[in-house]
Amino acid sequence: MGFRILKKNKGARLGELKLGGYTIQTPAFVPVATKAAIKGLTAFDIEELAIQILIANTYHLNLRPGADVIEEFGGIQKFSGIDKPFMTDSGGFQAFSLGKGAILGRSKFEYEVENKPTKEASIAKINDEGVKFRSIYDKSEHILTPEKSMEIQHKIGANIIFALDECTPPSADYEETKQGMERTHRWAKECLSFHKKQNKNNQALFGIIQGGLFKELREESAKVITNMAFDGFGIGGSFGRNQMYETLGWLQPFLSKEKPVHLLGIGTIEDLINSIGYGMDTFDCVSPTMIGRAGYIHIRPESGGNKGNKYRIRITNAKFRNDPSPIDKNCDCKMCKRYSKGYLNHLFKAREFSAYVIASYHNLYYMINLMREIRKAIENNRFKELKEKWLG
RNA sequence: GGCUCCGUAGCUUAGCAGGUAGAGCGCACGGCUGUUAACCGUGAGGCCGGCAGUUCAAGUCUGCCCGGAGCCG
Repeated sequence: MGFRILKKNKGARLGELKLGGYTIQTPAFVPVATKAAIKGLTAFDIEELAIQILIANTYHLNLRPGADVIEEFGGIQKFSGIDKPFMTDSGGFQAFSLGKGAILGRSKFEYEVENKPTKEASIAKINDEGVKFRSIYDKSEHILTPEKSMEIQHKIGANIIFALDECTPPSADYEETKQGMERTHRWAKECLSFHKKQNKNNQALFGIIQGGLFKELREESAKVITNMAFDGFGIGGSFGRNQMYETLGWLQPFLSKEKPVHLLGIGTIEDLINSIGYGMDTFDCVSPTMIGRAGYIHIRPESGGNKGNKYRIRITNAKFRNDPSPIDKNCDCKMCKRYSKGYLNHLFKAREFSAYVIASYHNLYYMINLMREIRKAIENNRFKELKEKWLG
C-alpha cells in the first residue's frame, strides 16, 4: 500500500492511494457491500459508476457464505466478480448494532428512535476476549476475537482490513467509554501482532480510534492508535448529535502523518463535505443505498437540494405521481436521462425491483460525482467555494 | 315462490353470554450515518345496509324492507 498527499486546500487533502494494482483518488466515497454486494446493483453497474473501492463485512460474510468459501474462490474480488479494491470492516460495529445499539434502540448519533427495542433484540455481547455473537440466520453462537477477526479478514482478502474495535453507544458515560476505548487499544495491538505474522497477501491494516464524546479520550485514543504501526487509521465510534466536527477537530493534530484516514460510517452529504475539510480521505456509508430503497432520491443544489431537505426528495410522495420531469434534471446519470419522477413513483408504489435499482444507482452516482467535484475543487484551490455552493 | 347464509374503514375482514368498534392491506406523511432494513414509525378514513321494535343500553336480540350468494322447487 502506498499513500501520497498531492495537495491541501482549506484543510481538505487530495491524495492518491495505491492498493495492489489499483490506484484510488481521494477523497473517495466507499459504497457499502456488506455481503459482498451493493444491494440492488451488479458488478457491471459498479464499473459503470466508476466506484473506486467498496467495503464488505467480516461478521456477515463469515456467517454466509463463510470465509473459507471466499478464500477458495481466491478472495472477495474473484468471488464477487467485482474487480475493485475492497475494505472489510472487522465486525466491531456489529457488536454495537446487534448488541447495545439494539437494546438501546439508538444509533451512534443518538437519534430518537420510536420503536421500542427489547432485550431479546440483542444478539451480541462484548467481553475482554472478544465478541459473542449469535447468527442473524439461525441464532447459532459465534465468537469473534481480535485474532479471529484478522483470520477471517485474511481469508476474505480485502485490500484494507480493520482492527477489531468496540463502538460504545453515545449514551455511555466517561467510564464506560474509557473501558471500551482501552479494550479497543488492547485489541488493536493484538490484531497488529497477529497480522504481522500472518499477512500473506499484502493486506493493509487500519487501526480504529475510539473515545466517544470525550475530548480527553479521543485525544488519548488518537495518540495510542497513531503510534502503532498501522497502515492507516479509521475514526469510529459515537459522536452524539452535532458533535462530530468538533471531534474531528480534536483529532487533527494526531492525523497529520502521510497515512490515509477513513471516517467510518459517514455520512450524509453535509457530513461528507465538512469532514473532508477536516482532512478525512475516505468514507463509507449505507445512506445512499439505504435511503434509496426507501424512496429518497438525492437532488443536486441546482435542483433545490440543500441542508434543510438533506439534498433529497421522497419520490413516493403523491405530488410526484403525475410529474413527467426527469428524476433530477441537473443530474447526468443514465437513470435521470431516461426516467421521470412519475414513473419512478409508480415503480416504488408497485414495488417493482427496478425502483430500488434506479434509486440506488442514481444515489451512488450522485455521491461519486460529488467526490469528483470535491477533488477537482481541492486541486484548483476552490474547496471553500464548493462548500459555499453546497452548504450555503 | 320456499329455505339457508351474508351485508362492519377504499379492499379483505375480526368482534356477538348486548355496554356505542379493532386488524391486515391500501392511502397520506415522516425516519434511517462502519446495513439483522425491498425496512421502521405516525396519521387520516367506519353514524357497523335501511327502517322500526325489545332494553337503562343494540354492530351484537326481534320484525319488515333493500342488496348479494347458495340450495330446493
